[in-house]
Amino acid sequence: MRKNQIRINNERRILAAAVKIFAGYGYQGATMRKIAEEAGLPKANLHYYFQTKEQLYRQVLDGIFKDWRAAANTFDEYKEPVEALRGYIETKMDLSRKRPLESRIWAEEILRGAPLIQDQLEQTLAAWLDTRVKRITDWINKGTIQAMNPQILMYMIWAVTQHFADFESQIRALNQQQNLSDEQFAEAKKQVVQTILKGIGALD
Amino acid sequence: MRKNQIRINNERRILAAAVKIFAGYGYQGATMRKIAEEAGLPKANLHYYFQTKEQLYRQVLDGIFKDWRAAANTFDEYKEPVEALRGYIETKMDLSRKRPLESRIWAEEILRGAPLIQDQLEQTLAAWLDTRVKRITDWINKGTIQAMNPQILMYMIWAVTQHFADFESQIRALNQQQNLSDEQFAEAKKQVVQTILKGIGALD
DNA sequence: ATTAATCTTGACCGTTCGGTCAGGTTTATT
DNA sequence: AATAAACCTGACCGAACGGTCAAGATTAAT
Repeated sequence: MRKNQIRINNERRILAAAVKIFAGYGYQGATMRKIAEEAGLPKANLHYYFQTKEQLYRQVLDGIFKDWRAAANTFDEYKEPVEALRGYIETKMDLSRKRPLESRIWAEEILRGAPLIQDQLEQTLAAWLDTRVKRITDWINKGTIQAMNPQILMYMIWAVTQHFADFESQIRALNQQQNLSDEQFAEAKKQVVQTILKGIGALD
Repeated sequence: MRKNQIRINNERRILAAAVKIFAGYGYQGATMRKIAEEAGLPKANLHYYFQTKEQLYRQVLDGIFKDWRAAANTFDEYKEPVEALRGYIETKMDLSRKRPLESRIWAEEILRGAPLIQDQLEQTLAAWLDTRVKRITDWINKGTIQAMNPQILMYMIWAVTQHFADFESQIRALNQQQNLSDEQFAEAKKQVVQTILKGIGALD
């Protein structure tokens, strides 16, 4: 084994367990005991790798934010609104499908007033949003899409795409107690793209 | 004072405090001590009116569900899709604006897997959704709006309208650390209605 | 082979949690 | 005025929390 292979392995195990427990119980409801049990390690061992519960939680949030930024780049891969927005919406939908736990942790953090990620929101996210607002404004000025507030468009996209992760238990309750199948999810993705693109006058 | 005026007053005070604290800290993060302090009553007094924390929480959720059902009726006040959907979306937006705390409590409950409200979701909400799906299907069959999955349309409406309450702290961070003004919120409401109605082919 | 560094863990600690209760006070009933 | 019912509350309880620590086990470096 390489030098810090043990550390690398254990930190990964603990972080994976932490994601599950934080998503399932919230920050306050999650306990170091539950995370330790999920990871299959004694509780004291968690504190060896992560000094405090808050520090562990921060690292979980950092990982989520990193994923979010990767997905956000999709927005810039295409020049025209239809392709750019379709790509971005689809990527966000896929992220909700593949990583619902992370989405729920993020949502709970914001629900509670974003006590630990306010800086990231005000700095990184705000800057990212600003440049995309400018791109959308360009589209509007060129007449490719209709006049609107680009910021509100982004809120709508975030709201809808993340809803499929954050409100999964409600959707399940309304779908004969079954999670959306791959086919149902694909249909939802298509309809979300279609409705938003058409709604801003980029289609038809 | 009438017979149980004291009880009525105190229960109302405690419930109002509970809404604030549950919304601000989540179910687990909220403590009976904080709620008592917010209500200006000794903690033991809370347990006189509500035996347990869970029972108090359940009553809060019941109140929220009652509000939700009242708003839901708007859907049936008009016959045609444009008016019915506009009315419903606007009512939901107004509810998010006027009662964001309640929306956040509801969201957190669903985020955690809806442990206490699954019955309401599977019974009342599912039944409500079913009949509205039928109405939307009628509109589709008449050609008033384009073909789509009505259920997904409802998810989109819920997602967007509730986003303005649930993600208020994120929106604030992206709006120069200011909550949306009345003017900004009115603009958002208008754009949400416009985008969705146009997106399903009910406008233009 | 020896030493140093890293990792592991059961037992323990102070604090805070939801909840209880006995005994006193206030309000309603007669 | 007397009795009953409802309301109030400081002090307390066992349980669970995040976190600590000393002592031992394992791994890496020499």
